[in-house]
Amino acid sequence: MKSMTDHSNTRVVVGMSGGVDSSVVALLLKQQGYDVVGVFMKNWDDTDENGVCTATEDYKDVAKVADKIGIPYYSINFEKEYWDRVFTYFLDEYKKGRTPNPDVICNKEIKFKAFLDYAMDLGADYIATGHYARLQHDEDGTMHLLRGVDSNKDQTYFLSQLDSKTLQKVMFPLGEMVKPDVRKLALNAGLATAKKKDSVGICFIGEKNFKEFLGHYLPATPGKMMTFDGEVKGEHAGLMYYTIGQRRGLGIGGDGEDNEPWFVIGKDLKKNILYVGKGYHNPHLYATYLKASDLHFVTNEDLGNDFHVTAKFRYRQKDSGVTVHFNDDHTEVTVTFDDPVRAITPGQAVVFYNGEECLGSGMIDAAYNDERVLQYV
RNA sequence: UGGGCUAUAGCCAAGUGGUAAGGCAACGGGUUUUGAUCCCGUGAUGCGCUGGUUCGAACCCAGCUAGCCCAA
Repeated sequence: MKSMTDHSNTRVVVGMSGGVDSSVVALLLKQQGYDVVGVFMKNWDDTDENGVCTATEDYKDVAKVADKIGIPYYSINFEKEYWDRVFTYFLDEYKKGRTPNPDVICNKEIKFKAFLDYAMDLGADYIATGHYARLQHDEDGTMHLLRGVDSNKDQTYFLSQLDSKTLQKVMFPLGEMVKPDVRKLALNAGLATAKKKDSVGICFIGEKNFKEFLGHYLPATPGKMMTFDGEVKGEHAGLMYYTIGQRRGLGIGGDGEDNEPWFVIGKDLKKNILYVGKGYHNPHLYATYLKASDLHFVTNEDLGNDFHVTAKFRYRQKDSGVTVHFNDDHTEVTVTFDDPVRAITPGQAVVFYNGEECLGSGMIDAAYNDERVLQYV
């Protein structure tokens, strides 16, 4: 199904990770007649003692796919940029006891900034990535970000801090597609990455042990693990290793009452205490509103000072109805929930949606249950 | 040094003569561009120790050990 339009003068630089999704993006654009260039981004050096580096392996896959499709390909190193703009943020957040979301920042600072600039220097008209998200433009060129059709893979959560101006130079060819179909296309085209397992997790940590990894960069201070009633339940390895609502890794067993599992319900940075509570539905995990800053919206549309939309507080969580209220200078929002929400975690993004459209997001600073601050005592 | 009670996997805990439930933790896997949540799977040839009764005992009996409680 070739397009009738002649795209041969439109150059698209595809960010190729060495996975199936971006491979298929390159394939589709090439089939549509675009002037396609594949570029592999190296953001982290994870070369191990044996000289093995996943980035090198991934680049080999990019090469195979590019050769198969018949497009030129390059590699660009953004280790410095990634370290300065993403990794330092990542560590700073952990130092503050928060749970950062490096992928949101990586998209904002690297993939859709450093990489975009680089692509433009290569004479690109657009860049394209394998994200599951859709774009729609108004008459005046304003770009709207829409959820991917495959609701199971929708990645607008991670793209929520991009703006319309940036998105004008972006293409998401997989936005209308469903993952299984992407696999089929790759298979039919004989792409080397067709059966490659989806990559998950924070890219730079790879297969290493998370605690060990973080311990290399930040000092861990063990301390007490206790309930809000003051009962000591055990020791924690360092507050940074835990996130709100977390269950595994606490090592607390049955208590002879109901044997409900234990969850992290709060942290006290000053006293270095990790608060734990029993039961998935522990009331201390439920918040009625939150405050967020570092706000970014895709368009300049005036939403008013108060508006009702839906929101996600973690990736792949189902939407919740919320009312957003801006403070006076619009640097902070108070987000009130229609119904209490479990495990709101500072450092994560609160992403706003109006139906299919992703409006933007902010970074969660604190959660509250009525007037009581949760989690940070 | 009198009396009573308890002793089952890391933690709780069913089971009272017929061949070891369950939960929590831990571990493994699945889902997932946040190592979180969620879902699935895995545990004792053995029930404090030593003998005894019995076709057969974690369950009955005796002794021992440990802990708890009440008396002194």
